[in-house]
Amino acid sequence: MTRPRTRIQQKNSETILEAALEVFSTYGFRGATLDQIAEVAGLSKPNLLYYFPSKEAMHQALLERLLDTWLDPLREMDEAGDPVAEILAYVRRKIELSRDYPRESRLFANEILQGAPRMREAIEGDLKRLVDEKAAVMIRWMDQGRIARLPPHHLIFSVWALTQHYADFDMQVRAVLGPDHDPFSEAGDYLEALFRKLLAV
Amino acid sequence: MTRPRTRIQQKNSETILEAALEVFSTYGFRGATLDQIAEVAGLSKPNLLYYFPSKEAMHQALLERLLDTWLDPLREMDEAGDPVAEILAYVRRKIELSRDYPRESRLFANEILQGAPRMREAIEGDLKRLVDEKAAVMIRWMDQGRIARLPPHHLIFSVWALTQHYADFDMQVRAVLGPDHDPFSEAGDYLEALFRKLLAV
DNA sequence: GTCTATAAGCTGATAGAC
DNA sequence: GTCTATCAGCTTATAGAC
Repeated sequence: MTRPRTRIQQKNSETILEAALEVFSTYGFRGATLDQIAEVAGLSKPNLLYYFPSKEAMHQALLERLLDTWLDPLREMDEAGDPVAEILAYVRRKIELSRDYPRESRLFANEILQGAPRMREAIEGDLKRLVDEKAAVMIRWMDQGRIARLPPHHLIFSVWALTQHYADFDMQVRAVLGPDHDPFSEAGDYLEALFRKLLAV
Repeated sequence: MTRPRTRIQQKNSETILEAALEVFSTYGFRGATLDQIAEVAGLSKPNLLYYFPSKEAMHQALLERLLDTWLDPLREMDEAGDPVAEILAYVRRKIELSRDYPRESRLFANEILQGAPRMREAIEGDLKRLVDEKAAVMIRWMDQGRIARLPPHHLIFSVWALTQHYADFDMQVRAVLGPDHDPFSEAGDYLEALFRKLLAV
């Protein structure tokens, strides 16, 4: 149900996607069951299938809205701005995504871990195009001597790895840090220091 | 079957664990099926269950051997050595693990993503203890002014995040880089440069 | 729109022949 | 040790009453 018409349809579709996100992000597509999603949503299983034609369709709906959310922070990186400030702002937005949308991060991680069977096109298309474009921006910044010369694709991978780690491995991070820690706030400070040093010419 | 006695038992147990690793690392515990494992192993499903009492037992056997492999590189970090060299050697060993044992990395990632239901004790026990111990070593290095002052736990998280990313998100890394790239070799050089800059006093 | 009932196929595990 | 046959329970999806 891509475009629900009534308010009740809108609301139920949202409830279902919210529950589906919870379950798919934890167990992956294959490991998730409609029973679990129905229980989390507080709806009957046939009712789920009244709003979405299949389990696949629920997952697909989640993935479709995911990619844009996921790439927006990188899209906002502006060649006209100050290079270090732009990259640090990108890192900050990504850490905020990890903090505020950890389930989306884990849904994405699950999909890539499995070899992206339902996202391959988007990865090889939109995502690659955007990364190549922003890598070119970074190369120009390096040519102008405004940030250190580094392989731009790997620089972008670092931002992804370091920020998404705090969402995807949240359980481990909290277990290792122990209580009385705010992982995301500490990560924000630490990653700002890391990228400042890394980018300094 | 923790201790197989005959050669044929030994060999079949290994074949099964090898196949189980392949399937569990891709689909997670819940998403993997004995049918898949049996097909990859080239054995019948009842034969799998002759060697291991249950699906759980296969997964457990994989996790048990995993943690040691996973922590060994950090264990080898020696307080008596040169701090920067020791940390760079740690990063190098971790990148080699990602290159040579990507399925083990993904098995671990799957387990943590799901909240570590079958590994919680090891994470909160052995793993946390080792990390705390090595964090203390790093603090002493920092106190001696031999590396930059940074939050040691987050420094270790960075090593994990940056190195494991190349195994866990391999599909995405290769899609973005395109052909004619050796992700692990490039990552080795890049991460050495990154940590040199980060640790410089 | 939502429910109960149920179909059809899959999944983990066992029985028993060889 | 390995196989075929099979069970009980689960899982996705549909039918049809309300």
